[in-house]
Amino acid sequence: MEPVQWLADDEQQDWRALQFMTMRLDAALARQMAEDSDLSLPDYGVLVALTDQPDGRMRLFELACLLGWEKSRLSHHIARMAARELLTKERCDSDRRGAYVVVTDHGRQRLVDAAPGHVAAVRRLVIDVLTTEQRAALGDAARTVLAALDAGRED
Amino acid sequence: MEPVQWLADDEQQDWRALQFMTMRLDAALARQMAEDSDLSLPDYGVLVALTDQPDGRMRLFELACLLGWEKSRLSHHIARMAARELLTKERCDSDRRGAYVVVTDHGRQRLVDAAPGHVAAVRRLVIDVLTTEQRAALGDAARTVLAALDAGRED
DNA sequence: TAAACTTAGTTGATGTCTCATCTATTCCGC
DNA sequence: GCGGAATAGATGAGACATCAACTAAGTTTA
Repeated sequence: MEPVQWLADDEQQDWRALQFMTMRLDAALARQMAEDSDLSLPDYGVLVALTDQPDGRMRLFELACLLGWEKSRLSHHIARMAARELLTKERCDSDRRGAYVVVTDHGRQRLVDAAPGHVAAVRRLVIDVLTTEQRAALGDAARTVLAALDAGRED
Repeated sequence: MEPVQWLADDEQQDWRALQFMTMRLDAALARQMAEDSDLSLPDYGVLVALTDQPDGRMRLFELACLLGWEKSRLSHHIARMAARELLTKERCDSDRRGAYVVVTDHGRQRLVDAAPGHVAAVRRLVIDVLTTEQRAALGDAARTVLAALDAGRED
């Protein structure tokens, strides 16, 4: 029960700035996506992952791992996207517990429609407002924190 | 209709690293908070804001602005927190449309209980894994992006 | 090969966020 | 001071996320 090491002022400020940036940025990107397309930001992430595959299909657990989502969240989300015909589910023959998610033509088209606006927003709000050094430092810090998160997972 | 400026590889990598870091970090901090206290991360933010006030009270719109939440979200969340007796709502005399949110003793105690574990997690996952320079660069980049977001809002 | 365990995915309940809409009050211009 | 706009907040519906079970298939071990 050692005494708590509270955050120093500058630590606090940097941490709060990071929190606020991500909150505001997420909100701004979600708003852009909602206004300029009929996809949500999570929808977009799913479609990007699927269309990155040569055959436009992935197992659910692969997709969950790639996106960092819980399997339950993915299952619900996939069901909703399937209802909107952005993708379909297919049985997996080699492992009959499993299922594939396959992007439809309609899903591909929605992604093609949405991508330019999204990328432009990421540029406008992040990439283009930072110097190359700032962006690299941001990426470096993010990768360091991610490595710490990964290291902490193995207990 | 100019051609889309897609992200270069290094831009893409830094941006993805930032996205993943915030997602994983949020999840880790939310899990810690849920396991070690009976508060959620949003609850914690509300209680911190209120207890930062000398009289432990704020107008709803001030709180919404400070937290960067929509008024509707705050209204719902406050109602749920009030039901758990973490805070109470009081009528505002000077502006009879308005209401105050006031932290209760019970709410203060829950915050006091939760704070050490949360701060320790922030230290362990972020502050202590970055060098001072990395942290400062992260804060700097975040403030730059925030400034761009603020600038973009006035149209 | 049977029992125990693990993994893939689903489901329903519950809690949370957003959106549109609504009421009440205050502010502003004339 | 009156009518219209803006502001504070509440509310209900629907989308989304999380949690704890649950089913079903595969894997391991004895």
